[in-house]
Amino acid sequence: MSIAKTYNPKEAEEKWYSYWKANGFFRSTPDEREPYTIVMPPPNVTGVLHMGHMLNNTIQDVLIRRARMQGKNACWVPGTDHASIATEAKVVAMLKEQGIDKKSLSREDFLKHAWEWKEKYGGIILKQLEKLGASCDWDRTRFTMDPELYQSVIRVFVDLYNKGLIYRGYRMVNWDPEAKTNISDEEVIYKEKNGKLYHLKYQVEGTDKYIVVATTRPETIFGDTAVCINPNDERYTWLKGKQVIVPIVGRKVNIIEDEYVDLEFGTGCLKVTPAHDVNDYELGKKHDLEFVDIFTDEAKLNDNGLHYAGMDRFKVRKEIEKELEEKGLLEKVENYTNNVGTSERTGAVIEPKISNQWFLKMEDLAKPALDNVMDDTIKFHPTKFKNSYRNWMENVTDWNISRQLWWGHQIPAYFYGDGNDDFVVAQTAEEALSLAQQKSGNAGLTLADLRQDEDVLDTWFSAWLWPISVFNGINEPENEEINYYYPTQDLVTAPDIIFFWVARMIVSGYEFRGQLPFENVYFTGIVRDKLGRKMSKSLGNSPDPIDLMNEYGADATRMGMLLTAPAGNDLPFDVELCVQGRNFANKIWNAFRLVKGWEITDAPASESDKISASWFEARFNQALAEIEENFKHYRLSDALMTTYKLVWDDFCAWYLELVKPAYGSPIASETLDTVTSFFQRVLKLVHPFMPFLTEELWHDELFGAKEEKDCIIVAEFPKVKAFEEQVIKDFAVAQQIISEVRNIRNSKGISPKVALPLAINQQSDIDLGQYIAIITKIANLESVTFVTEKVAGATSFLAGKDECYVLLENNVDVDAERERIEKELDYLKGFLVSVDKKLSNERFVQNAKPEIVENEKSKKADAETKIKILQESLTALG
RNA sequence: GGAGAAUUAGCUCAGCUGGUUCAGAGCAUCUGCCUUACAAGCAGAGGGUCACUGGUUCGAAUCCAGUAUUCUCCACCA
Repeated sequence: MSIAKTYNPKEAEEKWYSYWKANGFFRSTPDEREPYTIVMPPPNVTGVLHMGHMLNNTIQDVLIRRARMQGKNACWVPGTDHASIATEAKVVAMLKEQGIDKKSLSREDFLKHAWEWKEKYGGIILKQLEKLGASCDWDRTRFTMDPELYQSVIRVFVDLYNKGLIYRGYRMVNWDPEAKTNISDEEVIYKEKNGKLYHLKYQVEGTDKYIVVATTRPETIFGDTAVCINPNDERYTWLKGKQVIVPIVGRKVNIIEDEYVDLEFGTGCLKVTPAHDVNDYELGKKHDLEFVDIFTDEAKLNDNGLHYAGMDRFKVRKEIEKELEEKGLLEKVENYTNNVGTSERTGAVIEPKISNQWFLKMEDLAKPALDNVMDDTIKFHPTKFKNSYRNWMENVTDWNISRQLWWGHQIPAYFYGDGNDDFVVAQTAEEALSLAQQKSGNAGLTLADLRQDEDVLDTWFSAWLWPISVFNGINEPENEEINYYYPTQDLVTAPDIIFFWVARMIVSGYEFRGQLPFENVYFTGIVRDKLGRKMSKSLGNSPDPIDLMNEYGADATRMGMLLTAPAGNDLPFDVELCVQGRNFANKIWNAFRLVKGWEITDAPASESDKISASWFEARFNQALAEIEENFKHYRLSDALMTTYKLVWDDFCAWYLELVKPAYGSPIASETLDTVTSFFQRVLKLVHPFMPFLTEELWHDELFGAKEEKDCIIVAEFPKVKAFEEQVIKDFAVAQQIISEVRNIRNSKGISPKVALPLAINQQSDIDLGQYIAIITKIANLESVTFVTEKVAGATSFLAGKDECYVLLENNVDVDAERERIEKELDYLKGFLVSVDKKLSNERFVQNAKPEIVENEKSKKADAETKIKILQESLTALG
């Protein structure tokens, strides 16, 4: 029998993933066990796996696997988001390629195409998640537009409307001319752009004077309905009450006064375009100005744009500069950088625009959501995100929830007349009809008279219900599932959607369930490249996680993601991390190969085997306690590192070397049992991080015959047990002796094959005798003797308080030896001085805690002992 | 403009309520080894005024103030 020298991930991954699935290990149904629930942040239905998903879902899988092994009823709900604007944009683009214009389609036909697209490309990402080992309950896969979830959204809308929290308003919104919809403030990304500041001349009516107005958007002069000055601006006192003429347009507009105008900026004169600027809009309302809309939905000039009608806004900007120049109305043009709002989804420059939209009042809803995060009922990891959460929640504005799109949940408002208020809100058209009949007093209305609002709801208006709606808790608030799984335990997500999503889920949790949606929120970092740049398609700096998994294996890639991912920190990703993961997988694989190759004998376990076992037992529990502590604080990379070191250093480098039989010799069956039992426990610790490798090894006959369902994925995770710290401390002295001997070999160029004699002059009260066999074996010693006097002509070292001597033929370098001892003496004396200084300081002795003073005293005694030993050695050297 | 966070070894980060000479880990580097589990490995080593300046304290990487640099979020002035 020969076992491959390196671990081959590919085979194991396919085999075990389907095995787990076939055996239903991912499935969860309510039972008497404690639930542990995670709802997956639903990726866009048309998305493909990127590094962010890889990180996010690896973390969730680690958490869910651990919980499952701890005997909880682990339920990880996967799903996808319909991603209204993003998906619709893709479908529109796809149709365009086929020569189909969205405008030429009916809503119904368009949706048919969209659903086809969804069926074809939707869920690719979920398939990809399987590759990384995601142990989701796939039977629970949800889509935000599934009938149940669709129904939930509609129900919630009606409910909030009836509570008076949803209203329809004619407001200024952020218009995305490319997607031809409005978007919420959160979806506007401000980017610094190089533009120009145009200084335009407005003639003062009835005079030949001009005033100069600075603007970055000269094309908006068609919408100017006032020019505003600061009432305290003495430069312009003469202007008060006058009118000016808008260039090209020829419109006479009033000079208005408002302290909003910054005296310092530009010329101190502000052109006011109430229909196309947020601040001007406010001014317009305040001063009762006319609102002149000058753009079409595609941000081309409309008829108000006179001879520019039909031309794109940016083209107009260029053209109008020429015209103004020609007419002598352009004083100057300066280069200017300013922040321009762009659409998160399409990147198009946002055009402020006034239109009828639906809003959700947030102020009251936000209150419980804010309080329960601030008092840690819901815990954020790391806590620093509480700050920005509070900031946002305290200044929350009404949520614009309508979108001028077709792909999504259509707003359940039905119009029955032409007036702005001639509508009713209801779950079905039938209900709407009877409401409409009542409201209008017209019993003759029929379904045909109703027109449902064309708009759909913001994607986040369905996503915010996710932890509830996946269990159908909106439609059936008392069903068994929602009562069992809700509130969920952990949410793992990126901090950039804290407002879009996390905050709103908390709001909806308290509003619709009266309690928190999850107990903990783990904010992952943002995956960056080595140069610290965000990974993105356009930069081409993002590795494809699928490629990484093909090259290094899923386990190694998972580990690579986690190694550098403390919560909330950005994650500078480097493929070297996957290499480290691969090496680790290989290390475990080879430990297995080693143990697997041992022959067995019936002879009883040796004393040193037992000593080694009791040491590893203690060390294992010590590490496990650390791991638990790390998990408790959601320090996953630390938990992984502790596991890594336990396996590599303690299990492989120490324990296996200790019990490893000499070449050609068999191992005591008793010892082998201990080894395999440790090995299995170690595999369990590793499993949440590296599920495939551990499952593969688990089933080897080395670890005993297994029933079909006896898999590590459902094996019991080790529990923390008390351990003897003294065992670990004592053993550390043996480890130090071994390490010192190796060091001597290294520095003197002595081969590890040459056995050396060691003498120990013991001063400590440790039972060193028990370690003789171990030290002899690992350090390759010829003999170990205990002496009570200095050994002349030997190379010495201190292990704790015990002085050790290695007698080397032809290798006595007295000078080097003296130098070494003197160096150590210097160090110890310095140490002693600092300790003495403290102890002789009365204020220290008085003020410091007693145990700290005690500690200092024992440090002093320790140092004095060591100094004495070293000084004697020095004398002995002559 | 407002708010928050960070600055510790070449890199990425630990270091919790001041107290072991507290300066750590992993990776990378260097030296020596193909030792019969693993060169994807083994053994060993080097490497840091804890950003700077003050202050509080018996005692500061740790607490406070200021300075510098970086990052994030929010707002967005034409």
